[in-house]
Amino acid sequence: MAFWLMKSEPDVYGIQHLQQDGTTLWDGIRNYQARNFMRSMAIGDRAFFYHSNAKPPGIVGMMEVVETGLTDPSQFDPTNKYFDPKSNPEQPRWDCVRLRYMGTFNELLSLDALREQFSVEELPVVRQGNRLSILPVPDASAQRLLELLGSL
DNA sequence: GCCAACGTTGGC
DNA sequence: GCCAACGTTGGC
Repeated sequence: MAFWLMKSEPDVYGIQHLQQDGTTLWDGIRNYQARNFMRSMAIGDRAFFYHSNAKPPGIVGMMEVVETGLTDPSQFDPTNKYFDPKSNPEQPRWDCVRLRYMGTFNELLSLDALREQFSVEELPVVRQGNRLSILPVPDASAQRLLELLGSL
């Protein structure tokens, strides 16, 4: 089982939305590196839910990967913000995974706090200017994060 | 609102 | 294939 960190803006889709929905399709990823990370996800993997563009930004909850290798439907919908005219239904360019809400931590673990605790190698999200919305979390860092965050 | 850190696009 | 221009993400 691997660990990941996935960003979303709370105003657009925050942990509260996921809590209400139960599960969600993580669609709209239009960055090849992030897409490739999604492709390497396996059912049962865990993901830290990170609020980006928030005050403050940081980790707020936990998710579980429940379905992989799904085609992102938004790429074929001309009315969708993430419509990709270059994508072909026979060979879809973008895929996504389905995630299940596991819980919300008692307190947000801010990016500032993460930077105090982790190096860029230990937790790539702390790198300045990191725009990747999906990042791997090494096992050792995931265990330390879970200790810092406490129970769900 | 600004800026850093990219990725993408298009001219050549 | 290079690179300038442009767009986007996301922190501050």
